[in-house]
Amino acid sequence: MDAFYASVELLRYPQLRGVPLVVGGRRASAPGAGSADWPRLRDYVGRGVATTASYEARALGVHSAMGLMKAARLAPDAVLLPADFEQYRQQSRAFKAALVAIAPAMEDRSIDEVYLDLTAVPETDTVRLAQTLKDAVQQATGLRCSIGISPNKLLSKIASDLDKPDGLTVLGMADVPVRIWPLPVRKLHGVGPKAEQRLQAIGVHTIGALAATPPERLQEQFGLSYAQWLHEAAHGRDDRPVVTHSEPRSISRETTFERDLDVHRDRAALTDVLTRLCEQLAADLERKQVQAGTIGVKVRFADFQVVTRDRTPARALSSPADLLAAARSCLRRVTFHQRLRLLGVRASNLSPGRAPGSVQGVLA
DNA sequence: TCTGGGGTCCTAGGACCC
DNA sequence: TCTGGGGTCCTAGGACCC
Repeated sequence: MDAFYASVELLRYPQLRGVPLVVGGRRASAPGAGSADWPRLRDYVGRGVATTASYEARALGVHSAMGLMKAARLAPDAVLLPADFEQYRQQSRAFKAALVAIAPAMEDRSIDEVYLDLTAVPETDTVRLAQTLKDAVQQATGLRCSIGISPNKLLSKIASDLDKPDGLTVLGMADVPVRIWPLPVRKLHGVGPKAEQRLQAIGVHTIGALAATPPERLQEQFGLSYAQWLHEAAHGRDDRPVVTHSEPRSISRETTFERDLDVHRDRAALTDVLTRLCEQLAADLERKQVQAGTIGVKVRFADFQVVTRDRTPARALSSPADLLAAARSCLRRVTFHQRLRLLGVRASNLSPGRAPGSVQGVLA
């Protein structure tokens, strides 16, 4: 989906069309100077990042994951709306239902992205099929999307990005040298900032240069398995299937404090936060009907260093009180050498939980 | 006035078992 | 005195993605 959260907001507030719009920040934006009808980026105070920027905001240099204070310097007049995930989830369900009605083999990647296996879809005219999919999404939601069609997921992902917004790109393997090789390595889904940096350090900037790099050279840098993947990816090869069903592996809740907290002086506040996180996590587990085999905590210190501690108790947990007790025992193993910026709780090693309202032990 | 929140997957070492 | 090979599970950290 194109600028998904911002586009959903524009459905609600069509009067904001054409105005730079940023979604992000905390729920209560700081009150405006008094004259403005909409909360503006310049009035935002506090920690937070842009979750989505509309194309008008992107033109001013604002991108997702950018700190809002920095974004405010670039686009002070941009409208800033807090994220409304309920709304986005609803539109997400709507566009996915429209797609799956046409192409049933769907892999759900995220709130705004799917892979479709089109192999068995009757329509054989690729462009006509892509247009049908785009029309279905717009019919269902009023939103535009970008589609990439190719022989595999890796290329389709890149293709979907080549013509945004409202894009439609079809690629075959024969197009790889001309369309893919000139692109920066970062366009490969799986090459992030670290790998990009290391590739640049050995003089590899484009996917084409990566394709031309001897695999042994890559292996020196990255180890066998990542080197092999890089080599295959640079040639546009990817044999991963479209996975139509998967179970969640972990569920977590975390929060960044408005100001860094001291373990001793802010003890009460930290206890409140931890309790609330465990309550939220317990509710998430209940909703998903799972129990936590392993529970863990995450702490981010003022200098951004992150530590995690986790524990696998003898039996799976699900109640807020049990989660809290387990989280506390994990936290006892952390050395607090500086102030805390973030605290999080995570459930993993998930197993099917008991049905709501059932009494534990009745069937045992 | 830097830098959210929710995920997945991989690696590596150690405990433990046969 | 020297010291296997194979396996699983747990923990911690890190890269990456949306």
